[in-house]
Amino acid sequence: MEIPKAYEPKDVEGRWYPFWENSGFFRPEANTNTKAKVFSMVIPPPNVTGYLHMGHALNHTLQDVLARWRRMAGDRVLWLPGTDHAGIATQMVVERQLAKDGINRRDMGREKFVERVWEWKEHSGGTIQKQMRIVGDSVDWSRERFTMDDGLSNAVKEVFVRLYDEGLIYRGEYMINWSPGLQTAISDLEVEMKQVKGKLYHIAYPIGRELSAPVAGLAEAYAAANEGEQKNGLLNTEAGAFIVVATTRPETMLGDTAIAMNPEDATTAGRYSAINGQTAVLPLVGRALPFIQDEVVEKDFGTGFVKVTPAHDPNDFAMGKRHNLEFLPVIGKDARITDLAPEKYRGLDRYEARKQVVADLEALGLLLRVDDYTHNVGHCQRSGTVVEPLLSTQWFMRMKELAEPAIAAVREGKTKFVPESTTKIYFNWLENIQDWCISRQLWWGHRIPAWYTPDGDIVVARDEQEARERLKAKGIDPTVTLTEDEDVLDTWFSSQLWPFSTLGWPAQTEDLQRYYPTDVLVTAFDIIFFWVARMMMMGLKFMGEVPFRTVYINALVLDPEGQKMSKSKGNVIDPLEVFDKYGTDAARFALTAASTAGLTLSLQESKLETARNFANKIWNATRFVLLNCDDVLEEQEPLSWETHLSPPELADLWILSRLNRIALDVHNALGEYRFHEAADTLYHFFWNDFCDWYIELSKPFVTAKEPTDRDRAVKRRIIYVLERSLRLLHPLMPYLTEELWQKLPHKGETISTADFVAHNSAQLDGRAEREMSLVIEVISKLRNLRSTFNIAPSVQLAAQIAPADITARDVLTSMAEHIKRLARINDLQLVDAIAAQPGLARTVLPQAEIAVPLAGLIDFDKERARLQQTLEKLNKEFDGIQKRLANPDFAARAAADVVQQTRERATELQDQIAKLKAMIEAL
RNA sequence: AGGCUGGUAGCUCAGGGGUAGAGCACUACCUUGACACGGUAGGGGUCAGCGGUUCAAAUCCGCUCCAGCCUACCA
Repeated sequence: MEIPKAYEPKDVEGRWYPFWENSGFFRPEANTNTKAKVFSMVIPPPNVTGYLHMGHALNHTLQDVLARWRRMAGDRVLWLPGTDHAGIATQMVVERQLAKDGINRRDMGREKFVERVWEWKEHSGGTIQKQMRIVGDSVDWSRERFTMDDGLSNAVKEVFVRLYDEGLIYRGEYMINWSPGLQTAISDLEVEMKQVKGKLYHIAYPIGRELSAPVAGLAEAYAAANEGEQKNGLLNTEAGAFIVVATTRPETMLGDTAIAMNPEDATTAGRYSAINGQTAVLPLVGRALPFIQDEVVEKDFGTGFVKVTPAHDPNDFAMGKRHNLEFLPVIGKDARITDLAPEKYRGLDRYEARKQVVADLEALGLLLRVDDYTHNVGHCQRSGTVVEPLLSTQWFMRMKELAEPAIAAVREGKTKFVPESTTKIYFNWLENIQDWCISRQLWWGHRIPAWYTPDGDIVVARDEQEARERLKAKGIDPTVTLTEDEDVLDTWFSSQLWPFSTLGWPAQTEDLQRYYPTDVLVTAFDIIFFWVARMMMMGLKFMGEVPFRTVYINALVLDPEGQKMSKSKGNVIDPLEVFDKYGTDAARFALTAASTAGLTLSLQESKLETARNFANKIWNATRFVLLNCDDVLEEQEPLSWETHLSPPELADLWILSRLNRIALDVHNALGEYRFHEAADTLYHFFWNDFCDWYIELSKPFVTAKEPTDRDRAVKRRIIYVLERSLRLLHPLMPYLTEELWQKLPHKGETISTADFVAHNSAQLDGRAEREMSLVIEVISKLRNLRSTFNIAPSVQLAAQIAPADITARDVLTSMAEHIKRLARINDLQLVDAIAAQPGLARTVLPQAEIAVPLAGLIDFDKERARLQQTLEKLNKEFDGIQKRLANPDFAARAAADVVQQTRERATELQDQIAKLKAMIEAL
């Protein structure tokens, strides 16, 4: 058989996915076993017009590993794919496109614009889907969903109406985060707090009177009143009394409607009792400001006086509500000063206004101090502009009531987070949850199903017809002109329904009954709030059951330097380039092997190289078999372990035992989401056990020119183990394993639905494993001696081995030919004891003593040093063990088996030490 | 400001009460008919520091110091 010398992923990867997909192997219906357990997952839907980034590559790989593993283990697997309409992101892209042609979406009109976005989606979408096929995602494409599909849109309306009817969705005027860049409200989660170097302005407000002229000397008075530790915001000067406030946003003073202080400062004994009953007058505006008392004011911060701008600060908004203050929006949605401010400032951008206000205050002598001040400022995650807290009428979702069951479900273990530490992130957010602003001033998304009558009545309904029916029921004329709400819903509103809306809800479909709840959700920790928690709430609310049993949080992929990847840093790694360079299977293997319990993973070339080399190793091990086993390969029947040709020997029993042991280990590791362990186990089994030892031991048989029955038996067994190894590797490395498996005797059309090797405990053989490790140790020791004395591999040596007991003797006798070949010994003698003679290089193992005559080749100093080094090592361990055994408490309190083991080890060490000493003396 | 996670070989990380592990890098030897993306042998660690629990601590518990992340309305 012709087969290339090195694995070339490009020659292999292209052909398998179409075969899998066209054959329908990834549909749950492919499993015809009516008793099969169901295993289901929904994919975290990527942006429909997006492309795969490294996080996706990891996320998809892990899901695919699980899906393929469960499928091979016999489950009826549904892994449902789909995409998200990504309201803001998608709309922005299309708007930017239009802007190139000088078109504004408002000129175009809503209908035309939305049409245009759909067009663009049809045209540019699909990248993700193509990339998923490259990665090898074994999803059921026949069930692919999109959040703007009719079905999912219906689910959105249904949920909205039901929640509204229950009072869990409401409309009202509240403080929201306004993105001047996007011209829409955004939720708290879409605001990114960034440290900004700003200024803290100290401003004097006169008490009880309006200023008629600039005042002089206030700054000095203020400085004098605040020397050292003392803090005083109340200034009594020749020019009259002033209070001083500190602010980072002086322009908002135009909307001040009160001054707040801590209640303690206002008591008779308090430092500011003097201002009780008075009012301050707002400079530049002239408005009288009452003094209010509120606990949120910190006495120790600034001067203890806080200017209150209820329409432009969340804190002040709350105070405004508590104290019935006036709400004066002086900054508009365009981030410019409104007509509610003095004429001079109207129309100025908020930052221009800041400059102007500061200048004017300075001119009046009221700007007392400006400090450098670093503080956190909310930025719009998408547009980057500074968020403006605004008073605005929006739709909100009441969250507390929904959050409680979601908290309880996790507390009760109905859903489990892996790693467990991420549970805290979930609890922490839900326990402090705020109402969610769900309306967006966008056009691309699910339109809010609400209508308004000319009289201002609101009616929420699934469609206009139902709206009219509802009006009628309320006794309102159903024939009035209805105006539909202009806004759309936050994209996450539809995403939160994903686990059941994709299965057909609100219809009670078969899929819904069969696949909900899903088994596991694999996702990244940055969307635990955005998405996971919300799906939990909605699943419990509308399905009465958690949406997934397990949430596996995959790591954040860092660059090789351990830095977060970001466009601004320019350290983003394109997964497709990586997959292309190293091969898909290698990249998948590297990602899986790097998925340890931690929350981050740094992607280094060395890991990818290791994985690529591993793929090549698998390729070549199979190549070896294919090149040498023609006679067995002709049998197109799957091979059984049993053969009458020749009974299994030690190495056979050993590799079979190892195979079963690691099958169990891999199975358990995947069952507990220990991906790294699964990858590691497979790697070492295949490379070390199978290639380094089993293949090497088998070579004389496999390559025999005129094969005997025994040779044929060995070939059958090697193929048997190889074929099963490929199956175990398949979930991690689908393309390579399919390619090779197809060339070996096998059953079925594809490895992707072949049985994952279930371990057979009858084939575990502790004795064979112990005996093989003796053989391995003996060969390694002999090689070690050779290497120590720089003896070329081509030189054949003689060796004497004195086994410690009859078992060891039997093992070594039966394996003598193997030992001779692999250690390059031409004369091997098994003796009762090594006879002292000059020129012997010697070494000792727990179960055997070894000697190689090297007359003339030994450097005695070197040999003595070598033995001495070993002796010291053993002595050190022996001392430690002795000390432990000498402690009466040890025997009394330690576990019996530990004591037993320690005693045995002590005896063993004592024996080896004695032998080593004898060897040194004999030199 | 609170919280979380981590500090183990040169690098990236496993492990986790009872002989310190892997991959890469490093050293020496090997063009042995599966593979130089390879083989063989080897060097390298007071498991951040201090204290405690324990017969026994890298592992459990405190504290300290570093690093990273998340949350937060101090104007």
